[in-house]
Amino acid sequence: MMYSIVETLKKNQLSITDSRKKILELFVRSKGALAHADIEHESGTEFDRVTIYRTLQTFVEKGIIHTIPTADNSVRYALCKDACAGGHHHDDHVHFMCDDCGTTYCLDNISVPKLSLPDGFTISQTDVVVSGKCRKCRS
Amino acid sequence: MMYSIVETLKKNQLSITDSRKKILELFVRSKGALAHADIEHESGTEFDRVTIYRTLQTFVEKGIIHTIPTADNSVRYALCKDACAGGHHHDDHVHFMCDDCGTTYCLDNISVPKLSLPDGFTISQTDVVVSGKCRKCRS
DNA sequence: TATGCCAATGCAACAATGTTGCAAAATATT
DNA sequence: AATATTTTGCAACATTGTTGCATTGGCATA
Ligand SMILES: [Mn+2]
Ligand SMILES: [Mn+2]
Ligand SMILES: [Zn+2]
Ligand SMILES: [Zn+2]
Repeated sequence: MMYSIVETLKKNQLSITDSRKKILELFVRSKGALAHADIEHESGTEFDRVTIYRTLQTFVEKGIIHTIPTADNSVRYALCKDACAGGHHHDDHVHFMCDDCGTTYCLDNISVPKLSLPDGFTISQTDVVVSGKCRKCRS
Repeated sequence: MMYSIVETLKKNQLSITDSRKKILELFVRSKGALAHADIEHESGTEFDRVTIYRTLQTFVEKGIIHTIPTADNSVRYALCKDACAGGHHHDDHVHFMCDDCGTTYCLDNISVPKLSLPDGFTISQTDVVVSGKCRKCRS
């Protein structure tokens, strides 16, 4: 199970730049999801805020990371699986956000349930976000 | 099926003010969920932005309205059912947001499915938000 | 109905988050 | 190495949300 930063960038026809390498590396090393602010902190003053915004946007478009809806309406990002290449996302798993520590997990093994909706509604995407206490924070 | 604005405010021990009456009335009349900006538009320059924020916050605390997580991380609010009084929310229904018109619906009849999570995770809340096309927007 | 207390509002100031245009710098292509 | 293309940093701006404080208005009580 290894992840090659440069390979991923090349595979997605992105030029290899410092910011892209460093930011993608952060995601690979990180356990949970990252918010824009996390990245800004971790990388110090190395990159401009705008660059981080644009890099995240590019990664989402390419299917390298996906956004995670959260109960508190903050924006978080996490690595996609291989299946998401080419701008098409297939992250049909449940997300969990800890009420205590705020860590956001991709529960890759828990897939989102199929729902039947009232007549006239067509489904393009289903997001399930669970809140509660994570392993570390239950006391 | 009628909804008394003043009754609701009294029941929740809130003093009857213009902003509270008008904003609650907007929710009662509205089909879908409302964002802060919607309310700001609808009510013109009648109320200060800050008043709207504080009113929404109060309504959420009292269990008069609930927030809706959306895939695009914008904050929306919708009326609660009676069961939510006293600050305890029981809005265990699925939410739907139309990709075209942006209207956000409470699907009160579709309840969120029970999930089993990995060991160590405890669930306090489950949010399901579905995107797609609504009745009006399917072509 | 008038008095007075307390809660709610408006205003100003600020913080956080996100977007855009453009020149300079870095990367890719030849 | 020279050139063409992309990406970056900066500045300026827009939007969203928060806080403190003086003023206003609602409500209870007399
Ligand atoms: Mn995920
Ligand atoms: Mn709802
Ligand atoms: Zn935790
Ligand atoms: Zn629609």
